[in-house]
Amino acid sequence: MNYIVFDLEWNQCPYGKERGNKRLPFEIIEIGALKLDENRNYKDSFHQVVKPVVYKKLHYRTKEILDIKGSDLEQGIPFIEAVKKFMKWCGPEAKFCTWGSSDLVELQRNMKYYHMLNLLKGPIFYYDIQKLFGLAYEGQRTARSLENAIDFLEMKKDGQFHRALNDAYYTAEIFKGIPVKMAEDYYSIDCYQNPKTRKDQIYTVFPEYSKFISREFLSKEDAMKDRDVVQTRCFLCGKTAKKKIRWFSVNAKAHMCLAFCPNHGYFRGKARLKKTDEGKYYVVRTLKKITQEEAEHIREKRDALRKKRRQKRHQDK
DNA sequence: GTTGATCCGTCAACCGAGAC
DNA sequence: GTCTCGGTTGACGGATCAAC
Repeated sequence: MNYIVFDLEWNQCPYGKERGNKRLPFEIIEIGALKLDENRNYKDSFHQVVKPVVYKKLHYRTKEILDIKGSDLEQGIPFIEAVKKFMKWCGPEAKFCTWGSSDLVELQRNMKYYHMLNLLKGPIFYYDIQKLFGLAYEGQRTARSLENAIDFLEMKKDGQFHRALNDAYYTAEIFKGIPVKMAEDYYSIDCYQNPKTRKDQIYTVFPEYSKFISREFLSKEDAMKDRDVVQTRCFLCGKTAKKKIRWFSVNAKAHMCLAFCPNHGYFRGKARLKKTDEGKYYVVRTLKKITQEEAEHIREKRDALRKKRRQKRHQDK
């Protein structure tokens, strides 16, 4: 097994999104990666500039941010070749590590555009170093910029940020300082290629919460009626945690519930409704152990929603 | 400038259940 | 049948982060 720490640089339509390609809002122009062995020692590096086809001119913001010129891109190779080369270099047992979640999404979106998603089967289990950095050094899920994290750790800045290989190197250096156990406990799941059938559904248990990723449904209603989606099983003992407050909608994209396990107390259920590119829906449901005070907060939240609506109706009359 | 995530919110409208 | 109420949706908007 090898860790593949990678970073991508991409460009977008220089003339605004109206004139952009809807299937490819961002076009990858550079891939940088480092291969680390299971003890996280450097083994190899990968760098490839990609010759753009869809957006040949750099967007002005991209030009500002990236340390790369249009003439550099002319030296690149086509995306299809670059990705094939990259995947071959990664090898079969690669564990991907990235700063944030967007690189894996854009990689797959670009691969889908070129009908080569078969080279990277999803959902993808990976390590989000940005998330792990927050957990390791700030005790919570924060979203620091890569440079901010390097400054925080007082690490040496050897190269320009926003070049794929440099950013991959910085990400790898941060990764090396994070306990392996923490990375393994808090891995991430990319669902650009979401589960399609019941047997593909994902259920995982993290130290403080459980996560369930459902199959696809035609509508939100169907999704929130499904037994697998609405069930609240205590991830500590496996017993059903009975609902004290049944699922209620917090907004159009999220539902919440309160459940109680006789052995382990209160749990907060959160169901996020996600829409696929094809207009179907799937659910990411988390169940987190909470205190009695937090349980009371959910009750207050629900009651506040009810009260507000009541007041509004009386005002209207 | 664009996208995505995650919060927060408002507002109009619809549906179904229950009370009257 | 009418009304009230709870639950829900969809379409917004704003804010704050991040990514390029």
